[in-house]
Amino acid sequence: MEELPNNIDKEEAGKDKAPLNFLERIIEDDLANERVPNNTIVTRFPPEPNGYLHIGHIKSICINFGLAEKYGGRCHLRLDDTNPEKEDMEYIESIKRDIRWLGFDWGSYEFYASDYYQQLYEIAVRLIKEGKAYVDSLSPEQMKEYRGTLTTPGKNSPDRDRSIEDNLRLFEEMRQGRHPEGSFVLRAKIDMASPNINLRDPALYRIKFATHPRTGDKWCIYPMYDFTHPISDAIEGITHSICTLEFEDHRPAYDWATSIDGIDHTPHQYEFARLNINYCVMSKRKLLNLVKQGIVSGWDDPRMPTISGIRRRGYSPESMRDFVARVGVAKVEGVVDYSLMEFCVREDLNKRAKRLMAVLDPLKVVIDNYPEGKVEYITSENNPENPEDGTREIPFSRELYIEREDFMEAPPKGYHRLYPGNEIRLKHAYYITASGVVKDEDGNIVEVHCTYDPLSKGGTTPDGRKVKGTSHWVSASHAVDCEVRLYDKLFLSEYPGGETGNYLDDLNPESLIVLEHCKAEPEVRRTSPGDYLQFIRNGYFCPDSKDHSPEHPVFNRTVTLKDSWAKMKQKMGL
RNA sequence: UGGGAUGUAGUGUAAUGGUAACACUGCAGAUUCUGGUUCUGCCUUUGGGGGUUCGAAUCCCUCCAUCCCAGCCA
Repeated sequence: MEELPNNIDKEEAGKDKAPLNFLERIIEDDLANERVPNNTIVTRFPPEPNGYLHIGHIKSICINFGLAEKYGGRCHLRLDDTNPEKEDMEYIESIKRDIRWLGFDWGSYEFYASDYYQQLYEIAVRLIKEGKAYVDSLSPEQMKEYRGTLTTPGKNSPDRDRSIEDNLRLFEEMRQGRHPEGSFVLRAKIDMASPNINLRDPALYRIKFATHPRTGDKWCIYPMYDFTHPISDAIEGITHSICTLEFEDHRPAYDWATSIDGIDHTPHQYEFARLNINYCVMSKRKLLNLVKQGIVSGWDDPRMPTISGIRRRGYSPESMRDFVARVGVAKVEGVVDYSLMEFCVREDLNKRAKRLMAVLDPLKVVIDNYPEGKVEYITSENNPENPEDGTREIPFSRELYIEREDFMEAPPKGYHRLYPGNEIRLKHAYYITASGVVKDEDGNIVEVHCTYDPLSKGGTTPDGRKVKGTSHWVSASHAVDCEVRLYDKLFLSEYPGGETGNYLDDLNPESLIVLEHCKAEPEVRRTSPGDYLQFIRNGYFCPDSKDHSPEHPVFNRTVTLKDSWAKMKQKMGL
């Protein structure tokens, strides 16, 4: 490496260097001190295929793939499939789809813990031969007793001193399926008195007569995490094995396994704080429960914090990567504000979402001085933030729909939308002034009558007069009926279940409001799933990936726009 | 009462012995053909107590608080 010519360059170099997180520091230090084989860092993302990936996993994915990318190494996808009772092919497929959606590629480095079953088995046999593992016949209940407690040491199992020959024979019989589930277990011989419970002779293998999604019925003994994970890392040449904080206590077990004789690569484990977000539940158990109980429509329900859920909700992968980047990486267990995530989507969608006009709660407007039967086409920008996105034509006519919220007969102070005698602008079209209302027998407003100023075409007037309000609108005869699903937080409480202990007590009954017969401009027929849209003044929306069609458009609200008027109303107690 | 970790604005993350900062939130204002965007400003921070030092978020001692661990789950 060439020396920097002068101090100025050194300063320049340091200037735009973002501060490193603790993992980056470790890696840079390891690289600088030549502690990394081939100078190539190797990380891995090791999900268990027992559920769908959620927002928490995004952090882990970004850390592992991101680090590999940043330091020119590689990241393996390894499905940690050692418990056939809980795992399923459906989950494997969804995991791969979700990682790709985020924009990461593991190339040919796709592995399965089950790829290593044979090697793991041979290592176990070797351990037995070296007197470092034994077959235990203690029942699960007995094992628990013998393990001791957090504050008292455990005691040795009577089987701990079984002869190597007997251990070998029994383990072989376990493998052959000659013993029922629960009858025996292979245990490491470490230290029953260790203050770290994970070191009190952890189980290495258990008997399970379950069909494995990948290995079928080939095995009836399955290796445990503390044995499988470190050895899988070693086999794959992982250099930095990054996991969440709750595995800190397992690091000694990890180090024990990676120092077994004959394992010549030594990966190291580092732990970071998992991502928590308020108003969300993130455990797979709770998410599975929401699905099973039918509280949500499935793992990809747009209210779910799963990757497939937020994808269907209309979040972009870029915004989610930005989100976890902003959250940062550290060892402090905290809770990130939901609002940060919303900020990130809004920021991204503001730049890319196509603007359309859709009236969610239609109120008929009749422009009395506009010729009957006349149709004009109004040119509208597709995205004011990005003129390159071009324009489109929107039909305008005498009868329109505006948002019911945009008209009031007796407006409060500060309301500058349509009310009798007030002039507002119809976005991109004309200025209108309300002249009267038509009500039904119950007193509900069914129609607002207006006059328009023909000179205001395009949204400005020659005299340059200003209006305070601008409403979006849809021509009644051209309007496309659509279904709009307004999604909100699934939970009302910042910490679901924090009060009662049951997170289901805090469900938001209004987390989904379905609106039928919303009125949208004809352009909506040309949208399709994957599009990012903004319904002007209403929020960001996306065509639903399952139910949308040009004939029956269905849109999901991704996130609302920031709404300072709503805040003001709240303050005024309206 | 065992072991492992962590404490910096409301939230998250920087500052690694030299003037505590950035982002989000909140509040106030300006701009605006979206009450959006954009822009400006404001608010509030080193868990407590000792010590070392000219100087401590940073080093030492001590106390406190919070989280994780007793699956044949991962």
